[in-house]
Amino acid sequence: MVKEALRERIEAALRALLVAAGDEDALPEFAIEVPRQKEHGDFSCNAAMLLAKRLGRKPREIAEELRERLGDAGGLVAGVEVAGPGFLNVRLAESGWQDLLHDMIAAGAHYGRAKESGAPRPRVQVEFVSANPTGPLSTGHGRQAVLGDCIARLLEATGCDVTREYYFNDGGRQMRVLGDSVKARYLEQLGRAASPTAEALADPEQAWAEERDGLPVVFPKDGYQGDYISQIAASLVEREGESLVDEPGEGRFREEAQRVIFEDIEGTLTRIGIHFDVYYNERSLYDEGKIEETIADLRAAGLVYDADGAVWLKATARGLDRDRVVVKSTGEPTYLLPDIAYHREKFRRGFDRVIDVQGADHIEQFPFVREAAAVLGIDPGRIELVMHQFVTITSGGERVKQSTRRATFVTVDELVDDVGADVFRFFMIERKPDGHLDFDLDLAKDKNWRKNPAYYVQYAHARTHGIERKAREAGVAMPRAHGFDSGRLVLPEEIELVKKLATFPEVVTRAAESREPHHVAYYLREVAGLWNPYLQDGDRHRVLSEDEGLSAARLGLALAVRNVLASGLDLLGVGAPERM
RNA sequence: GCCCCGGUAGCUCAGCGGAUAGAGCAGCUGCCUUCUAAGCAGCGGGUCGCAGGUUCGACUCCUGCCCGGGGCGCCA
Repeated sequence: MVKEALRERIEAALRALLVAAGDEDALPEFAIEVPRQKEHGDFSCNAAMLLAKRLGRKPREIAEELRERLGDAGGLVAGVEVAGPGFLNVRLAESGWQDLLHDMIAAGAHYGRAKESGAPRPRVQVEFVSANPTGPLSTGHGRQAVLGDCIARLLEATGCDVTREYYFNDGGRQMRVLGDSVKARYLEQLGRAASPTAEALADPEQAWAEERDGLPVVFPKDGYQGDYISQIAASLVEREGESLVDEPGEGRFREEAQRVIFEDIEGTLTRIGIHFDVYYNERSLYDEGKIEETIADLRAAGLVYDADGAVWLKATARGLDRDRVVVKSTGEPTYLLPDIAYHREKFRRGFDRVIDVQGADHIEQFPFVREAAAVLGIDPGRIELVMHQFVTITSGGERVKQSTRRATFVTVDELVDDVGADVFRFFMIERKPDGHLDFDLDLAKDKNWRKNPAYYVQYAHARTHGIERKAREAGVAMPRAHGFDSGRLVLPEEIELVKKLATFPEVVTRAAESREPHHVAYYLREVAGLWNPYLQDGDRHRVLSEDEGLSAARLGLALAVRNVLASGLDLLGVGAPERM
């Protein structure tokens, strides 16, 4: 808000300068930023340097003229300096910062978020998790779940109408193997089959048609080995006895496994505060003829051809490095074809923009979907990919080994059992999506608020309530938004806090536009990093003192800090407790 | 071999083409005993993987190379 006002003033000065020079071209895209060094003022502007070549003048000379034309910018500015190669360093009047505090408190939970404008909000779909129901959610899914949900929250905060969607496939080979795995355990538990040896399980290439102790081994190649499979089998033994011995794996066994596992996944998601608006089943695309339609349209557009008994997507015609099979020679589509049909349906359903959140192992697929969609008449610029890298877990300075095949991976549920949903979410969102995430289990388990960054931020928030409780005990009321004299906040650490709070709207905008929620987490650490020491150093500035006016001003500051911390934590889906 | 992502302090990581590259933890020094649980102040610590290029200006953009992770199926 301050920055925008300043930008308008500088633009006006710039325009005047250009007109005086007889230059009618557009204004340069100059930047206004908060300098790293405090001596460089509150904001610095690089406009003069950008114009040096165009006007054939020295940048410092242009900056000097800009400075004169800017004046005091209607009382907003306390001082402007020309510095370095031609920067315009602007120092704002202290009262400007103090006034801002009242506005922040008055805006309440809306501070930093898009205003209700009445204009139609863009409809955005965020698709994430989308794990097929073959097992519990792993840490990689967990990261994706938190990332997708935070992006959705940020988009909502910046004025979008968001749909959270989970795409899954309960048919296909994967699910047959799942059913067969459950049946194998079922037969084992009934004493009708032998359990495969550990060596055999470790090597999916090994033959399964072996026998042990006179019993056949029926465990499928690449079968699912987790304990949860045995548990599902055990419940079937208990409820159905031996009646399912002749049932095929892909019948009741698959159905039961899918039901139980999906319930488990939804339960896990609920635990970490994630709710989907739509669960979209790939199978419905078949049932509604969308697959047929898509292949026909691709064919009509000349983007598919037949070879080797299969149908290929002519991706090389769209600049990709190879073609891909969309219908196997068996007549069964590959994963790619329904994915294309699915994306087309997304836009038919009215979304203006579609965001796919996917793990790094999945991204190879994306260009094919995008190009096929483009051929089907969809603007590829409206399909967006947010890719994230994997998660490793560190404990005792060592990496915890994970293997999907042997089902020794750490599940989201186990982590949440250990550290709680809030810490889990905070740690999962702290890193930028396209970097590896090292989940430090020891630090996450540490209850010390000074060490654990999630608690550090939450505690900074709780402390504002602690102060309020203290104030109430002393019979002091919390001030209203404009009911205190912010001019009493003159200490450098107080002004610094206000300045930091003032940048919250920019942080939200940037995090939303870049689809990088970690900016919010970092920002919250910075706010807490100012607020916690401020309170700790109570000798120099107690919030509650004999001086009523000063107490009110500092309580106002506490309210603004609370506002921003609560709002930021909400954007991350992390709780903001009133006491800890 | 090709494609994607990383490489920044001892460790984990921020860094929106700008000025003297930052935070937390760890280490060192001094002070202090809390509006909630060892805090506060300070110090040391860097060839921003390497080499070119673009630019008034590059950790940031481009090209090549090195290292690490992932992906390159008629799997999903």
